[in-house]
Amino acid sequence: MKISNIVKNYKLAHPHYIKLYNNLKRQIIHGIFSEGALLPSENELRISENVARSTVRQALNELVKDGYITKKKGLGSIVNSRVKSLGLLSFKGFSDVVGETNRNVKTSIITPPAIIDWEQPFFYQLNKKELSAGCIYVERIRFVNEDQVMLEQTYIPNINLQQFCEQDFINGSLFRTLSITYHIEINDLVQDLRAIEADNRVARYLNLSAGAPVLHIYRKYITNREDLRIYSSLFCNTKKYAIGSNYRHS
Amino acid sequence: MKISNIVKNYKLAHPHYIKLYNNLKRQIIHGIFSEGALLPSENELRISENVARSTVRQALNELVKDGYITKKKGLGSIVNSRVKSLGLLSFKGFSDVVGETNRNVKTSIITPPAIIDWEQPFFYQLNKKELSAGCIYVERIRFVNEDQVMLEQTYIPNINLQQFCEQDFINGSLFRTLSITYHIEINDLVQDLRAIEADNRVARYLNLSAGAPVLHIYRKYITNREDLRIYSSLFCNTKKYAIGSNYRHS
DNA sequence: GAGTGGTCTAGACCACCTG
DNA sequence: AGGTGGTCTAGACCACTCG
Repeated sequence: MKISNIVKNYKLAHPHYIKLYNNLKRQIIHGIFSEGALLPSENELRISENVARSTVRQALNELVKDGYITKKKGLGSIVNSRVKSLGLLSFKGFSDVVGETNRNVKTSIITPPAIIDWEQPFFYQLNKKELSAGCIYVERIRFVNEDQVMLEQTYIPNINLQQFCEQDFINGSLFRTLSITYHIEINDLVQDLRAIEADNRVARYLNLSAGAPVLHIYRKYITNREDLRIYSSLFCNTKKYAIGSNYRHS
Repeated sequence: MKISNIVKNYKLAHPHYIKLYNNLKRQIIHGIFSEGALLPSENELRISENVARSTVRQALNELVKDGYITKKKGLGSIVNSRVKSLGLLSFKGFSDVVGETNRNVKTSIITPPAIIDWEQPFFYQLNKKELSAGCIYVERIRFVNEDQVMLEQTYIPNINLQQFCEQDFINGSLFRTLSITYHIEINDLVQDLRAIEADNRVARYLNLSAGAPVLHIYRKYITNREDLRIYSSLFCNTKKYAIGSNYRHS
């Protein structure tokens, strides 16, 4: 029990509920509280953290807001299976993009992660730190039921990502690897959508004829690391599978 | 002052904070608290509603969550200019769709609201009530800086929408009219995106050549009326203006 | 300095779920 | 019946904004 909690001394860098929120979030991300499990009850946390119950509730409500847990009256706080999509063309798992999940989804890597120079000009404005750090580039194709549906080019500034190019992705997922190995979480997404004609290369990879309409998306992912943004350029074959997106409001 | 508040009697249909939330929301929507204005302070609401301050705060935090107000420490609760986009290709105001707001945006109605039979098959599954009610159909073109950027076809089941076809839209906005006149709010959105080739009609309205790539979007809007869904089919000319979308997390 | 929202305490009763 | 989260009270000190 900390004296700082007895004395009314909560003018610290972060309020207590934020600390508790971060503690619980970290334990969820690292699997210490596993999917579907119950968090300690509000009463237990109140005692172990030596705070009022409303402070515990504030922390838990932040976790609900961020999609880490679901609260059930009379039961407890349940750890969600994954952080929910932020609502748009899910960027946590590709399988969500095509809507239903019972489809056979595969990914094949065309260009394994490697450090390259940034393309100039780049499709979003880069800052000096990003430019000088260099760029990790990956190019992948996504399949649904043996059909090529998406060509994905990802650009990551090489900032504090030791051994990124030397390892395999966890479960084949880039974003899962970033989350677990580097504690990088996606907080926000900016994107621009266009309908364009496929050039020869894109057409070949997506099994289309050159000039066929293709949905093109530029993306900028904002992460919990102040200086780290991740960029993607996506080409989607929407002939057979539309790009679905549904937002769940509150 | 109600006796029911003195006695601990909060097992009513809706908890007090929800009632207060709804009251304030209604007053914001109807312009009784206008854009940029300050709501009564938490302390004033505590007294006028005869509740604890934490109950007031709960109501206000819901309004923040829904984008109706912004709280500023030391200042107060400020009414937002509009309900924020739910994150994707804003469906509250078209001007958000093209990103910046300082562009010259216009709308022209091709087919004024009129009752028609539903197209069969329709692009989303309709239920019996929708089918038997008939359909209000509107077709509009959106301009940005004199360029045609979007052809929008909207389908609304004719359920409790008296005189809808006889009136003009408030500020030219369909959704604003639905909100103010009929108290219909959009809660959720499902959509499917495709890149297609423009047919002759679409090409003509969007000032493109036939066969040019066009971004096509089917939309289903979920509203606060249990039985009312609104449907749209959008054709976007993305030659000059990409469809922007940014999600603001938490 | 007066007022605002942010954080927090130490209680209470309620509706709900599970054994 | 006992425990859970949901709602609520009546206080308190804090950091911030404004006149």
